[in-house]
Amino acid sequence: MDRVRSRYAPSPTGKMHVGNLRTALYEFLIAKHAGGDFILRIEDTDQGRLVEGSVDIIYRTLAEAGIIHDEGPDKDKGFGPYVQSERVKSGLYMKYAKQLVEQGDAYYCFCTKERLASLTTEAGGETITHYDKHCLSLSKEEVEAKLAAGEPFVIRQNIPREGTTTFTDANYGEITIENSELDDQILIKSDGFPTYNFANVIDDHLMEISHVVRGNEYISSTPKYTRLYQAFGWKEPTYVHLPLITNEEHQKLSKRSGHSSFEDLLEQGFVPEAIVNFVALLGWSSADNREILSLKELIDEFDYTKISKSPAVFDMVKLRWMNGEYLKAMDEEKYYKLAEPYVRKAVTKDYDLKAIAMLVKTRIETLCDIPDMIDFFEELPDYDIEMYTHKKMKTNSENSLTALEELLPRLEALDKFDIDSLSELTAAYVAEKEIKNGQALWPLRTAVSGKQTTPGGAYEIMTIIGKEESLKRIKTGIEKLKAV
RNA sequence: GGCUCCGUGGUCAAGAGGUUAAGACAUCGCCCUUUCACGGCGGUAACACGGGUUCAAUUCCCGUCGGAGUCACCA
Repeated sequence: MDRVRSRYAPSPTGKMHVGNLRTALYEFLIAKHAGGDFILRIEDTDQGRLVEGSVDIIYRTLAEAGIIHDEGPDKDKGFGPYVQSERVKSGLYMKYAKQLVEQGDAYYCFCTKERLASLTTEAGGETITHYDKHCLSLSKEEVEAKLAAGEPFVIRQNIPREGTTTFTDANYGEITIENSELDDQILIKSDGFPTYNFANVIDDHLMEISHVVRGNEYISSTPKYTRLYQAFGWKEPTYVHLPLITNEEHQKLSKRSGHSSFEDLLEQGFVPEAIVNFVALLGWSSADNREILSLKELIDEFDYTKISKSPAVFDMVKLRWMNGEYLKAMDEEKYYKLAEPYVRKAVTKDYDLKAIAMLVKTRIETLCDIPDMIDFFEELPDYDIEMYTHKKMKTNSENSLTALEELLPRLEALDKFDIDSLSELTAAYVAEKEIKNGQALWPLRTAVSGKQTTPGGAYEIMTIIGKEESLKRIKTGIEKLKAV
């Protein structure tokens, strides 16, 4: 059996889309599961669409996601260069294209944009161009003459009008398409660069790629690949087409979806591990149905023959849940490192920020949830005294006022302001007055937080804001309650 | 529109010719609890439709319908 070699071949045209991230992940998992190689190849054949900095984004995203390549532009293992614009320089693609021309599997085309434009038809609101093989009839001499005259040209694949082409996909099985559906696609563009489709075939062969994983949207162009492989007499790789990832409206994820790229997701407070885990489960599930899986576990369990065929909706709600699971399970140090900047967004005072962060650890789903949850530490909000009334706690304005007033001097007298002391103090008070815990604690928490709900209870909040601030807030509460 | 693919709860997703059709998210309820969360327990909720094949079809075949993708000197 040949060595498993998979490749991720992105175009550096911007941020890394989650669909591409999943493709890269699956490529990586297939290779690593089989102990093979995962290759990164940059497909920058469309010079017009290049976006500055995209290659860095690709490197960074892959690194953050833990999808480590064995070979790539920065790690040449003898199959380089791994950047197509660099490969173009050697004339490699042109050489293969000419071979096809020699064989009659491709031909020069000198048609102008204008002529091409006259070939379009309308269908379902789309403009469709189907080339009419006009230049195929050019004689060898005519071609030579035009070439010699320096006329701009492209090289097109010559696909017969008759017959069918069949390829096999590991996921979808055998797929047959009428050749008449296939356009004589351009192999070499007028700028001398190969098209993605052509460069792909050449490079996958040269780099000995065994598994080609890509989105479902490539299925219709795959027969063109097959014909190319057949023309060259090369063995086709195993194709693994993936079901589409869609938005809630069941349409292909677009840039506008808000969750289209890995970077967007990080900005929204998601952690890489959760994103990777979630994306892995879009179109695949483990044999034992576990859902929280580390990258290592994914490598062990991934089986590409069990990939789903139907599209998957990118469910933000479930991603949020999963992210929360990762946050909860994360060790304190790592968590705090991530959470600290978000805590600082809401709290500038000299409080124990780590304690605050730990308070929200089990309560947040994304890091962005943090600031809103802890803003009351910074400043006591102007709250309504209605909040002192709580049916279940059996509290109201009157008994809350009493509790606060009676608790205040006791708290003032307390020198150690920690959770144990506070809890002891309250327990003693509650026992003495024969009231419910809540009748002391609800007013207290309300007074020190000014919020209906808070992460942590009265003790935690009080120890964090300290004695002085606690007493101040309690006094404010008393005043508020007296004011009516 | 042609072609291709897809069709199990709202979402992800097991399953498979005979099952009480898993599980997770979401949702609802209960418990725990100083609030909220966490956690625990339980509930509601699905095989698109119509024909076949078969003793038996959600599962296999065909058709219908629905959805999506694709039809570039973009990938």
